Amino acid sequence: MKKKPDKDYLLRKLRFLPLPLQEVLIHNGHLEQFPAGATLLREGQYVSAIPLVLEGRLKVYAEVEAKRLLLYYIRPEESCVMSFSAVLEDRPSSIVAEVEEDAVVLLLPSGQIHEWLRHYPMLNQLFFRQYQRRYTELLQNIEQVLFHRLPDRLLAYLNDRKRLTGQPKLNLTHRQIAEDLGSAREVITRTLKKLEAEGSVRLLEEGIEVV
Amino acid sequence: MKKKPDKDYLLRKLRFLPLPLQEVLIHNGHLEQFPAGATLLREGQYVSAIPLVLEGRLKVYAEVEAKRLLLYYIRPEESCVMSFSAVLEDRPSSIVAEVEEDAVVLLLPSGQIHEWLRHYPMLNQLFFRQYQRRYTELLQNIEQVLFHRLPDRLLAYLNDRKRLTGQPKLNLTHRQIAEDLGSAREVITRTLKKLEAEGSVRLLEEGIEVV
DNA sequence: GGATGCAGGTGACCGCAGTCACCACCCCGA
DNA sequence: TCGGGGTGGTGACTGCGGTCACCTGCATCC
Repeated sequence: MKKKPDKDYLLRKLRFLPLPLQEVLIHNGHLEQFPAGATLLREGQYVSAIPLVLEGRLKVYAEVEAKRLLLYYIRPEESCVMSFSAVLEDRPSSIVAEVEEDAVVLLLPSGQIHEWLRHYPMLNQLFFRQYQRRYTELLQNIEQVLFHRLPDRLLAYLNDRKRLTGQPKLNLTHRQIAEDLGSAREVITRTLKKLEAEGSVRLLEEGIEVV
Repeated sequence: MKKKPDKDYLLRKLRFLPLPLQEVLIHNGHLEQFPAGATLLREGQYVSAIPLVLEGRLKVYAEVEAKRLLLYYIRPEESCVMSFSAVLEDRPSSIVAEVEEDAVVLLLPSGQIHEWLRHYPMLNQLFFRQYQRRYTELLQNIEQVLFHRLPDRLLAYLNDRKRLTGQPKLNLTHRQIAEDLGSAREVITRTLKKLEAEGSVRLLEEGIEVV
Protein backbone atom coordinates (compact mmCIF):
# COMPACT_ATOMS: atom_id res chain seq x y z
CA MET A 1 0.00 0.00 0.00
CA LYS A 2 1.70 3.16 -1.22
CA LYS A 3 1.18 6.49 0.46
CA LYS A 4 1.43 8.90 -2.47
CA PRO A 5 -1.70 9.43 -4.57
CA ASP A 6 -0.04 7.93 -7.56
CA LYS A 7 -1.96 8.43 -10.79
CA ASP A 8 -1.10 5.02 -12.16
CA TYR A 9 -2.37 3.45 -8.99
CA LEU A 10 -5.65 5.29 -9.27
CA LEU A 11 -6.06 4.48 -12.94
CA ARG A 12 -5.53 0.84 -12.14
CA LYS A 13 -8.05 0.87 -9.32
CA LEU A 14 -10.65 2.74 -11.35
CA ARG A 15 -10.36 0.53 -14.41
CA PHE A 16 -13.94 -0.58 -13.88
CA LEU A 17 -15.13 2.91 -14.87
CA PRO A 18 -15.06 4.53 -18.33
CA LEU A 19 -12.00 6.65 -19.00
CA PRO A 20 -13.46 10.16 -18.95
CA LEU A 21 -15.12 9.45 -15.62
CA GLN A 22 -11.85 8.08 -14.26
CA GLU A 23 -10.15 11.35 -15.15
CA VAL A 24 -12.78 13.46 -13.46
CA LEU A 25 -12.76 11.41 -10.28
CA ILE A 26 -8.97 11.40 -10.07
CA HIS A 27 -8.84 15.14 -10.59
CA ASN A 28 -11.47 16.02 -8.03
CA GLY A 29 -11.37 13.13 -5.61
CA HIS A 30 -9.29 13.07 -2.48
CA LEU A 31 -7.36 9.89 -1.77
CA GLU A 32 -7.12 8.84 1.84
CA GLN A 33 -6.08 5.87 3.95
CA PHE A 34 -7.79 4.66 7.07
CA PRO A 35 -6.51 2.09 9.55
CA ALA A 36 -8.68 -0.76 10.77
CA GLY A 37 -10.94 0.41 13.57
CA ALA A 38 -11.23 3.99 12.36
CA THR A 39 -14.68 5.53 12.12
CA LEU A 40 -15.44 7.24 8.83
CA LEU A 41 -18.90 8.42 9.57
CA ARG A 42 -20.91 8.82 12.73
CA GLU A 43 -24.58 9.01 13.30
CA GLY A 44 -26.05 12.47 12.90
CA GLN A 45 -23.03 13.74 11.03
CA TYR A 46 -23.40 15.65 7.76
CA VAL A 47 -21.73 14.11 4.79
CA SER A 48 -19.19 16.18 2.89
CA ALA A 49 -17.80 13.46 0.67
CA ILE A 50 -18.94 10.16 -0.72
CA PRO A 51 -16.43 7.39 -0.18
CA LEU A 52 -15.46 5.07 -3.00
CA VAL A 53 -13.52 2.18 -1.55
CA LEU A 54 -10.42 1.11 -3.49
CA GLU A 55 -8.90 -1.31 -0.98
CA GLY A 56 -9.85 -2.87 2.34
CA ARG A 57 -13.29 -3.18 3.83
CA LEU A 58 -15.75 -0.94 5.64
CA LYS A 59 -18.55 -2.05 7.89
CA VAL A 60 -21.81 -0.12 8.08
CA TYR A 61 -24.06 -0.22 11.15
CA ALA A 62 -27.38 1.16 12.15
CA GLU A 63 -27.29 2.38 15.73
CA VAL A 64 -30.31 2.58 17.99
CA GLU A 65 -30.04 3.34 21.66
CA ALA A 66 -26.55 1.90 22.08
CA LYS A 67 -27.54 -1.22 20.19
CA ARG A 68 -26.04 -1.99 16.83
CA LEU A 69 -27.03 -3.92 13.79
CA LEU A 70 -24.71 -4.77 10.96
CA LEU A 71 -26.16 -3.49 7.70
CA TYR A 72 -23.56 -4.19 5.08
CA TYR A 73 -19.92 -4.23 4.11
CA ILE A 74 -18.31 -1.92 1.56
CA ARG A 75 -15.65 -3.61 -0.48
CA PRO A 76 -13.38 -2.33 -3.26
CA GLU A 77 -15.20 -0.73 -6.21
CA GLU A 78 -18.16 -0.15 -3.96
CA SER A 79 -19.57 2.93 -2.33
CA CYS A 80 -21.88 3.89 0.48
CA VAL A 81 -25.47 4.51 -0.49
CA MET A 82 -26.26 6.01 2.88
CA SER A 83 -23.69 8.74 2.31
CA PHE A 84 -25.01 9.15 -1.18
CA SER A 85 -28.58 9.64 -0.12
CA ALA A 86 -27.48 11.85 2.74
CA VAL A 87 -25.93 14.08 0.08
CA LEU A 88 -28.89 13.95 -2.30
CA GLU A 89 -31.34 14.76 0.45
CA ASP A 90 -28.93 17.03 2.27
CA ARG A 91 -29.65 15.29 5.53
CA PRO A 92 -27.37 13.97 8.25
CA SER A 93 -26.30 10.35 8.24
CA SER A 94 -28.28 7.86 10.27
CA ILE A 95 -25.61 5.20 10.27
CA VAL A 96 -22.07 4.46 11.39
CA ALA A 97 -19.27 3.45 9.01
CA GLU A 98 -16.20 1.78 10.46
CA VAL A 99 -13.05 0.46 8.85
CA GLU A 100 -12.73 -3.28 9.35
CA GLU A 101 -9.70 -3.88 7.18
CA ASP A 102 -7.12 -1.16 6.44
CA ALA A 103 -8.74 0.82 3.67
CA VAL A 104 -7.82 3.14 0.83
CA VAL A 105 -10.71 5.37 -0.06
CA LEU A 106 -11.30 7.94 -2.77
CA LEU A 107 -13.41 10.71 -1.32
CA LEU A 108 -15.69 12.37 -3.84
CA PRO A 109 -16.71 15.89 -2.86
CA SER A 110 -20.46 15.93 -2.50
CA GLY A 111 -20.91 19.29 -4.21
CA GLN A 112 -19.96 18.00 -7.63
CA ILE A 113 -21.82 14.73 -7.54
CA HIS A 114 -25.00 16.14 -9.03
CA GLU A 115 -23.17 17.44 -12.05
CA TRP A 116 -21.30 14.20 -12.61
CA LEU A 117 -24.51 12.25 -12.37
CA ARG A 118 -25.87 14.30 -15.26
CA HIS A 119 -22.83 13.76 -17.44
CA TYR A 120 -21.82 10.19 -16.73
CA PRO A 121 -24.51 7.52 -17.05
CA MET A 122 -22.05 5.02 -15.66
CA LEU A 123 -21.99 6.82 -12.35
CA ASN A 124 -25.76 6.61 -12.20
CA GLN A 125 -25.55 2.93 -12.89
CA LEU A 126 -22.93 2.47 -10.22
CA PHE A 127 -25.12 3.98 -7.56
CA PHE A 128 -28.27 2.27 -8.76
CA ARG A 129 -26.47 -1.01 -8.50
CA GLN A 130 -25.28 -0.15 -5.03
CA TYR A 131 -28.76 0.76 -3.92
CA GLN A 132 -30.16 -2.38 -5.39
CA ARG A 133 -27.58 -4.55 -3.70
CA ARG A 134 -27.92 -2.86 -0.33
CA TYR A 135 -31.65 -3.02 -0.51
CA THR A 136 -31.78 -6.74 -1.17
CA GLU A 137 -29.14 -7.35 1.48
CA LEU A 138 -31.19 -5.42 3.98
CA LEU A 139 -34.26 -7.29 2.89
CA GLN A 140 -32.62 -10.64 3.47
CA ASN A 141 -31.49 -9.34 6.80
CA ILE A 142 -34.96 -8.37 7.92
CA GLU A 143 -36.34 -11.68 6.74
CA GLN A 144 -33.72 -13.44 8.81
CA VAL A 145 -34.55 -11.38 11.86
CA LEU A 146 -38.29 -11.81 11.54
CA PHE A 147 -38.75 -15.31 10.30
CA HIS A 148 -35.71 -17.23 11.41
CA ARG A 149 -34.36 -18.26 14.78
CA LEU A 150 -30.98 -17.25 16.05
CA PRO A 151 -29.15 -20.47 15.12
CA ASP A 152 -30.06 -19.94 11.47
CA ARG A 153 -29.13 -16.28 11.57
CA LEU A 154 -25.84 -17.05 13.24
CA LEU A 155 -24.98 -19.71 10.70
CA ALA A 156 -25.85 -17.39 7.84
CA TYR A 157 -23.67 -14.72 9.40
CA LEU A 158 -20.74 -17.09 9.78
CA ASN A 159 -21.07 -18.21 6.19
CA ASP A 160 -21.08 -14.58 5.10
CA ARG A 161 -17.92 -13.94 7.05
CA LYS A 162 -16.29 -16.97 5.54
CA ARG A 163 -17.12 -15.79 2.03
CA LEU A 164 -16.03 -12.27 2.86
CA THR A 165 -12.66 -12.99 4.40
CA GLY A 166 -11.88 -16.07 2.35
CA GLN A 167 -10.57 -17.79 5.46
CA PRO A 168 -12.02 -21.07 6.68
CA LYS A 169 -11.32 -20.31 10.35
CA LEU A 170 -13.00 -17.18 11.58
CA ASN A 171 -11.29 -15.09 14.17
CA LEU A 172 -14.19 -13.44 15.90
CA THR A 173 -14.95 -12.98 19.56
CA HIS A 174 -18.41 -13.91 20.72
CA ARG A 175 -18.89 -10.32 21.72
CA GLN A 176 -18.22 -9.10 18.19
CA ILE A 177 -20.69 -11.55 16.74
CA ALA A 178 -23.30 -10.55 19.29
CA GLU A 179 -22.88 -6.89 18.35
CA ASP A 180 -23.20 -7.58 14.65
CA LEU A 181 -26.36 -9.58 15.17
CA GLY A 182 -27.86 -7.29 17.77
CA SER A 183 -27.83 -10.06 20.36
CA ALA A 184 -25.96 -10.75 23.62
CA ARG A 185 -22.63 -12.42 24.24
CA GLU A 186 -23.90 -15.28 26.40
CA VAL A 187 -26.57 -16.05 23.88
CA ILE A 188 -23.99 -16.35 21.12
CA THR A 189 -21.83 -18.63 23.25
CA ARG A 190 -24.81 -20.83 23.98
CA THR A 191 -25.96 -20.91 20.36
CA LEU A 192 -22.49 -21.68 19.08
CA LYS A 193 -22.31 -24.64 21.45
CA LYS A 194 -25.64 -25.79 20.15
CA LEU A 195 -24.47 -25.51 16.55
CA GLU A 196 -21.33 -27.43 17.44
CA ALA A 197 -23.38 -30.21 19.02
CA GLU A 198 -25.38 -30.37 15.80
CA GLY A 199 -22.16 -30.57 13.84
CA SER A 200 -22.67 -27.39 11.82
CA VAL A 201 -19.57 -25.67 13.18
CA ARG A 202 -16.37 -26.56 14.96
CA LEU A 203 -15.05 -24.38 17.77
CA LEU A 204 -11.29 -24.54 17.57
CA GLU A 205 -8.67 -22.54 19.37
CA GLU A 206 -7.64 -21.02 16.06
CA GLY A 207 -11.15 -19.82 15.38
CA ILE A 208 -14.62 -20.87 14.37
CA GLU A 209 -14.87 -23.26 11.46
CA VAL A 210 -18.07 -23.59 9.49
CA VAL A 211 -18.56 -27.15 8.32
CA MET B 1 -61.82 8.17 -12.53
CA LYS B 2 -62.15 8.21 -16.31
CA LYS B 3 -61.49 5.14 -18.39
CA LYS B 4 -59.97 6.64 -21.54
CA PRO B 5 -56.27 7.40 -21.54
CA ASP B 6 -56.97 11.06 -21.89
CA LYS B 7 -53.90 13.12 -22.70
CA ASP B 8 -55.00 16.05 -20.57
CA TYR B 9 -55.44 13.70 -17.65
CA LEU B 10 -51.96 12.31 -18.07
CA LEU B 11 -50.39 15.73 -18.46
CA ARG B 12 -52.06 16.82 -15.27
CA LYS B 13 -50.89 13.76 -13.38
CA LEU B 14 -47.34 14.02 -14.67
CA ARG B 15 -46.96 17.71 -13.93
CA PHE B 16 -44.24 16.87 -11.45
CA LEU B 17 -41.96 15.85 -14.32
CA PRO B 18 -40.29 18.09 -16.92
CA LEU B 19 -42.26 18.48 -20.16
CA PRO B 20 -40.11 16.47 -22.59
CA LEU B 21 -40.10 13.53 -20.20
CA GLN B 22 -43.86 13.80 -19.81
CA GLU B 23 -44.24 13.49 -23.57
CA VAL B 24 -42.03 10.44 -23.79
CA LEU B 25 -43.77 8.66 -20.96
CA ILE B 26 -47.22 9.42 -22.31
CA HIS B 27 -46.25 8.19 -25.76
CA ASN B 28 -44.67 4.97 -24.63
CA GLY B 29 -46.39 4.22 -21.38
CA HIS B 30 -49.47 2.11 -21.03
CA LEU B 31 -52.21 3.41 -18.80
CA GLU B 32 -54.07 0.86 -16.76
CA GLN B 33 -56.53 0.65 -13.89
CA PHE B 34 -56.50 -1.91 -11.12
CA PRO B 35 -59.21 -2.54 -8.56
CA ALA B 36 -58.42 -2.86 -4.87
CA GLY B 37 -57.20 -6.34 -4.06
CA ALA B 38 -55.60 -6.99 -7.45
CA THR B 39 -52.08 -8.33 -7.53
CA LEU B 40 -49.72 -6.47 -9.83
CA LEU B 41 -46.64 -8.49 -9.27
CA ARG B 42 -45.98 -11.88 -7.76
CA GLU B 43 -42.88 -13.39 -6.34
CA GLY B 44 -40.59 -14.97 -8.88
CA GLN B 45 -42.24 -13.17 -11.77
CA TYR B 46 -40.18 -11.33 -14.36
CA VAL B 47 -40.91 -7.67 -14.67
CA SER B 48 -41.95 -6.35 -18.06
CA ALA B 49 -42.98 -2.88 -17.02
CA ILE B 50 -42.25 -0.50 -14.22
CA PRO B 51 -45.36 0.94 -12.63
CA LEU B 52 -45.70 4.63 -11.99
CA VAL B 53 -48.69 5.18 -9.74
CA LEU B 54 -50.96 8.10 -10.66
CA GLU B 55 -53.86 7.40 -8.32
CA GLY B 56 -54.66 5.03 -5.49
CA ARG B 57 -52.25 3.05 -3.40
CA LEU B 58 -50.21 -0.11 -3.77
CA LYS B 59 -48.83 -2.25 -0.99
CA VAL B 60 -45.53 -4.09 -1.33
CA TYR B 61 -44.73 -7.23 0.65
CA ALA B 62 -41.82 -9.52 1.08
CA GLU B 63 -42.97 -13.11 1.22
CA VAL B 64 -41.10 -15.88 2.96
CA GLU B 65 -42.57 -19.30 3.46
CA ALA B 66 -46.18 -18.16 3.49
CA LYS B 67 -45.33 -15.38 5.92
CA ARG B 68 -45.56 -11.78 4.87
CA LEU B 69 -43.99 -8.55 5.88
CA LEU B 70 -45.17 -5.16 4.75
CA LEU B 71 -42.32 -3.30 3.10
CA TYR B 72 -43.82 -0.10 1.80
CA TYR B 73 -46.71 1.64 0.13
CA ILE B 74 -46.61 3.18 -3.32
CA ARG B 75 -48.60 6.37 -3.61
CA PRO B 76 -49.25 8.73 -6.52
CA GLU B 77 -46.12 10.08 -8.20
CA GLU B 78 -44.18 7.16 -6.79
CA SER B 79 -42.82 4.02 -8.32
CA CYS B 80 -41.61 0.60 -7.31
CA VAL B 81 -37.87 0.27 -6.79
CA MET B 82 -38.10 -3.49 -6.61
CA SER B 83 -39.51 -3.61 -10.15
CA PHE B 84 -36.90 -1.12 -11.19
CA SER B 85 -33.99 -3.15 -9.88
CA ALA B 86 -35.53 -6.32 -11.22
CA VAL B 87 -35.34 -4.66 -14.63
CA LEU B 88 -31.82 -3.31 -14.21
CA GLU B 89 -30.52 -6.65 -13.03
CA ASP B 90 -32.82 -8.64 -15.29
CA ARG B 91 -33.86 -10.82 -12.41
CA PRO B 92 -37.27 -11.99 -11.23
CA SER B 93 -39.09 -10.08 -8.55
CA SER B 94 -38.69 -11.18 -4.95
CA ILE B 95 -41.70 -9.30 -3.69
CA VAL B 96 -45.45 -9.03 -4.03
CA ALA B 97 -47.29 -5.86 -5.05
CA GLU B 98 -50.99 -5.58 -4.30
CA VAL B 99 -53.49 -2.84 -4.91
CA GLU B 100 -54.87 -1.50 -1.65
CA GLU B 101 -56.90 1.39 -3.02
CA ASP B 102 -58.24 1.43 -6.59
CA ALA B 103 -55.28 2.51 -8.61
CA VAL B 104 -54.44 4.12 -11.93
CA VAL B 105 -51.00 3.16 -13.05
CA LEU B 106 -48.79 4.17 -15.96
CA LEU B 107 -46.80 1.14 -17.02
CA LEU B 108 -43.39 1.99 -18.44
CA PRO B 109 -42.01 -0.71 -20.74
CA SER B 110 -38.79 -1.97 -19.21
CA GLY B 111 -36.92 -2.13 -22.49
CA GLN B 112 -36.78 1.62 -22.93
CA ILE B 113 -35.95 2.57 -19.37
CA HIS B 114 -32.20 2.43 -19.86
CA GLU B 115 -32.36 4.87 -22.73
CA TRP B 116 -34.60 7.27 -20.83
CA LEU B 117 -32.30 7.17 -17.85
CA ARG B 118 -29.48 8.39 -20.09
CA HIS B 119 -31.48 11.24 -21.55
CA TYR B 120 -33.52 12.49 -18.62
CA PRO B 121 -31.65 13.32 -15.41
CA MET B 122 -34.99 13.88 -13.74
CA LEU B 123 -35.86 10.23 -14.15
CA ASN B 124 -32.62 9.26 -12.47
CA GLN B 125 -33.44 11.57 -9.64
CA LEU B 126 -36.91 10.15 -9.34
CA PHE B 127 -35.61 6.64 -8.88
CA PHE B 128 -32.77 7.67 -6.60
CA ARG B 129 -35.27 9.39 -4.40
CA GLN B 130 -37.44 6.30 -4.41
CA TYR B 131 -34.55 4.09 -3.47
CA GLN B 132 -33.51 6.43 -0.76
CA ARG B 133 -36.99 6.59 0.70
CA ARG B 134 -37.54 2.86 0.54
CA TYR B 135 -34.20 2.18 2.06
CA THR B 136 -34.74 4.38 5.07
CA GLU B 137 -38.25 3.02 5.48
CA LEU B 138 -36.90 -0.50 5.49
CA LEU B 139 -34.21 0.55 7.91
CA GLN B 140 -36.74 1.97 10.34
CA ASN B 141 -38.70 -1.20 9.93
CA ILE B 142 -35.80 -3.43 10.80
CA GLU B 143 -34.96 -1.27 13.79
CA GLN B 144 -38.51 -1.61 14.97
CA VAL B 145 -38.42 -5.36 14.56
CA LEU B 146 -35.09 -5.80 16.28
CA PHE B 147 -35.10 -3.30 19.05
CA HIS B 148 -38.72 -2.65 19.90
CA ARG B 149 -41.46 -4.76 21.38
CA LEU B 150 -44.69 -5.50 19.63
CA PRO B 151 -46.79 -2.82 21.36
CA ASP B 152 -44.44 -0.13 20.04
CA ARG B 153 -44.37 -1.61 16.58
CA LEU B 154 -48.12 -1.90 16.52
CA LEU B 155 -48.59 1.66 17.62
CA ALA B 156 -46.12 2.89 15.00
CA TYR B 157 -47.99 0.88 12.39
CA LEU B 158 -51.33 2.33 13.41
CA ASN B 159 -49.95 5.84 13.29
CA ASP B 160 -48.60 5.17 9.82
CA ARG B 161 -51.99 3.95 8.68
CA LYS B 162 -53.62 7.00 10.15
CA ARG B 163 -51.25 9.30 8.28
CA LEU B 164 -51.64 7.27 5.13
CA THR B 165 -55.41 7.10 4.94
CA GLY B 166 -56.07 10.43 6.61
CA GLN B 167 -58.89 8.86 8.59
CA PRO B 168 -58.91 8.91 12.38
CA LYS B 169 -60.74 5.56 12.65
CA LEU B 170 -58.91 2.71 11.03
CA ASN B 171 -60.88 -0.05 9.41
CA LEU B 172 -58.57 -2.97 9.73
CA THR B 173 -59.17 -6.51 10.83
CA HIS B 174 -56.80 -7.95 13.39
CA ARG B 175 -55.82 -10.53 10.82
CA GLN B 176 -54.74 -7.85 8.34
CA ILE B 177 -52.62 -6.12 10.94
CA ALA B 178 -51.04 -9.39 11.94
CA GLU B 179 -50.10 -10.11 8.33
CA ASP B 180 -48.59 -6.69 7.83
CA LEU B 181 -46.48 -7.02 10.96
CA GLY B 182 -45.57 -10.65 10.42
CA SER B 183 -47.32 -11.62 13.66
CA ALA B 184 -50.39 -13.68 14.60
CA ARG B 185 -54.01 -12.66 14.92
CA GLU B 186 -54.47 -13.57 18.59
CA VAL B 187 -51.33 -11.70 19.48
CA ILE B 188 -52.62 -8.55 17.80
CA THR B 189 -55.94 -8.85 19.62
CA ARG B 190 -54.14 -9.23 22.92
CA THR B 191 -51.76 -6.36 22.23
CA LEU B 192 -54.53 -4.05 21.10
CA LYS B 193 -56.38 -4.73 24.35
CA LYS B 194 -53.22 -3.92 26.22
CA LEU B 195 -52.80 -0.66 24.35
CA GLU B 196 -56.42 0.18 25.03
CA ALA B 197 -55.92 -0.44 28.75
CA GLU B 198 -52.95 1.92 28.62
CA GLY B 199 -55.10 4.49 26.88
CA SER B 200 -53.07 4.68 23.67
CA VAL B 201 -55.89 3.50 21.43
CA ARG B 202 -59.64 3.15 21.51
CA LEU B 203 -61.31 0.06 20.07
CA LEU B 204 -64.61 1.24 18.66
CA GLU B 205 -67.14 -0.54 16.52
CA GLU B 206 -66.38 1.86 13.70
CA GLY B 207 -62.70 1.03 13.84
CA ILE B 208 -59.51 1.55 15.77
CA GLU B 209 -58.79 5.07 16.95
CA VAL B 210 -55.27 6.11 17.84
CA VAL B 211 -55.31 8.58 20.69
C1' DG C 1 -83.97 -23.72 9.70
C1' DG C 2 -79.13 -25.32 9.75
C1' DA C 3 -74.58 -24.82 7.79
C1' DT C 4 -70.71 -22.23 6.79
C1' DG C 5 -67.42 -18.65 7.25
C1' DC C 6 -65.38 -14.77 9.13
C1' DA C 7 -64.86 -11.45 12.84
C1' DG C 8 -63.09 -10.76 17.66
C1' DG C 9 -61.94 -12.74 22.33
C1' DT C 10 -59.58 -15.55 25.88
C1' DG C 11 -57.01 -18.96 28.66
C1' DA C 12 -53.22 -22.28 28.78
C1' DC C 13 -48.93 -23.52 27.33
C1' DC C 14 -44.24 -23.15 26.05
C1' DG C 15 -39.91 -22.15 23.65
C1' DC C 16 -36.63 -18.76 22.43
C1' DA C 17 -33.58 -15.64 23.75
C1' DG C 18 -32.27 -11.70 26.71
C1' DT C 19 -30.51 -10.78 31.45
C1' DC C 20 -28.03 -11.57 35.74
C1' DA C 21 -24.69 -13.58 38.43
C1' DC C 22 -20.77 -15.82 38.79
C1' DC C 23 -17.30 -19.19 37.11
C1' DA C 24 -12.33 -20.10 35.26
C1' DC C 25 -8.82 -18.81 32.28
C1' DC C 26 -5.13 -16.15 30.23
C1' DC C 27 -2.34 -12.24 29.11
C1' DC C 28 -0.25 -8.10 30.29
C1' DG C 29 1.54 -4.33 32.95
C1' DA C 30 2.57 -2.15 37.34
C1' DT D 1 3.46 -11.26 42.05
C1' DC D 2 -0.68 -9.55 42.24
C1' DG D 3 -4.19 -7.26 40.18
C1' DG D 4 -7.12 -5.89 36.20
C1' DG D 5 -8.69 -6.45 31.79
C1' DG D 6 -10.29 -9.32 28.30
C1' DT D 7 -11.85 -13.83 26.91
C1' DG D 8 -15.29 -18.17 27.01
C1' DG D 9 -18.66 -20.89 29.80
C1' DT D 10 -22.85 -21.98 32.58
C1' DG D 11 -27.03 -22.15 35.44
C1' DA D 12 -31.28 -19.77 36.79
C1' DC D 13 -34.77 -16.80 35.80
C1' DT D 14 -38.02 -14.28 33.07
C1' DG D 15 -40.99 -12.26 29.66
C1' DC D 16 -42.43 -11.77 25.16
C1' DG D 17 -44.97 -13.54 21.84
C1' DG D 18 -46.25 -17.54 18.91
C1' DT D 19 -49.41 -21.56 18.99
C1' DC D 20 -53.44 -24.27 20.16
C1' DA D 21 -57.94 -24.87 21.43
C1' DC D 22 -62.17 -23.22 21.87
C1' DC D 23 -65.65 -19.59 22.55
C1' DT D 24 -69.19 -16.03 20.95
C1' DG D 25 -71.45 -13.17 17.62
C1' DC D 26 -72.90 -11.97 13.14
C1' DA D 27 -73.70 -12.23 8.17
C1' DT D 28 -74.66 -14.96 4.29
C1' DC D 29 -76.41 -18.73 1.57
C1' DC D 30 -78.58 -22.97 0.61
